[in-house]
Amino acid sequence: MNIGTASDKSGLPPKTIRYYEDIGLLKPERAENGYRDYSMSDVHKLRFLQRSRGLGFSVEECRQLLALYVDKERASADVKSIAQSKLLEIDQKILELRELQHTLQHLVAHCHGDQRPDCPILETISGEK
Amino acid sequence: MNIGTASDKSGLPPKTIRYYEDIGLLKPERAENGYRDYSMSDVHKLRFLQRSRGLGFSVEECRQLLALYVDKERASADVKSIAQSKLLEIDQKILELRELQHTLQHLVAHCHGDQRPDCPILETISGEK
DNA sequence: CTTGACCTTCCAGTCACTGGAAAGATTAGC
DNA sequence: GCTAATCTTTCCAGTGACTGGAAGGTCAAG
Repeated sequence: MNIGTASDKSGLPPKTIRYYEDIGLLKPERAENGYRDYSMSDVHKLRFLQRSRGLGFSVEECRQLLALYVDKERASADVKSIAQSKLLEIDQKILELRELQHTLQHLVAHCHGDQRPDCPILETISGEK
Repeated sequence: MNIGTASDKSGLPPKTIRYYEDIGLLKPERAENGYRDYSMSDVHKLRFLQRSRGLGFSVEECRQLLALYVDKERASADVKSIAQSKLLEIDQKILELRELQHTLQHLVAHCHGDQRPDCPILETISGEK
């Protein structure tokens, strides 16, 4: 099947699919006219990439996960450790964002937001207070 | 003062300071030997940038905030609206990350993580289940 | 036979830096 | 005064994960 169909079935834009090929994530056949020709197996891989990227894994992590996915002899421990470290990163990111949220909420609450030139937000960022 | 000193005082690496100059965020004087020469006012701006970047504002948002910071006639309403929209983005990002966290927690909890080849995480990502 | 949709490659741009090379300036120690 | 180390300069290239666009080839419909 052509790249447009593979795009529809996988949920990834054609540009992204070609990019994934560029960086060596999959290598579809070529038809006689030079068009890429995707098998169902390719589409499964593309869907796999689409979902794992959506779960926040980096492309390099997806490459590892895909290798494990393809490897029928893999140990599930390998996959679990990748997922666990990603989970730690997500926990950390949430904590950082919550701090940011608190700081900004505080700043916004104390800014009267009118036409006067003084502004507690800028004063805090600049270190005046 | 030289860029190294400005770097120490602002907490920004010299590379970043030059980059900020490239994109027009500030223009320090030049000494006779061609070295950049930072005033205290420049250092204040650099600290301002360091803090506002740390608060999650994009460089373009920082450019706006810096302009408002320098403009003594600004309305604090302008600053407040930038901060509020950033706050909305942060709220949204936290929600998305929490969903991710839940999904991954669920997957990790159901993966036995041993040497057997089957793995609920991969099965879910691939859409097998 | 022409139109339009699809496909190809290649080049460039995004964002916010970061690394490194090559060369000139300054400073510290001897 | 010499040398070595440190600092500074510019410029070019790379990161991650695409995305946009140009120029051209292919294909199916009417």
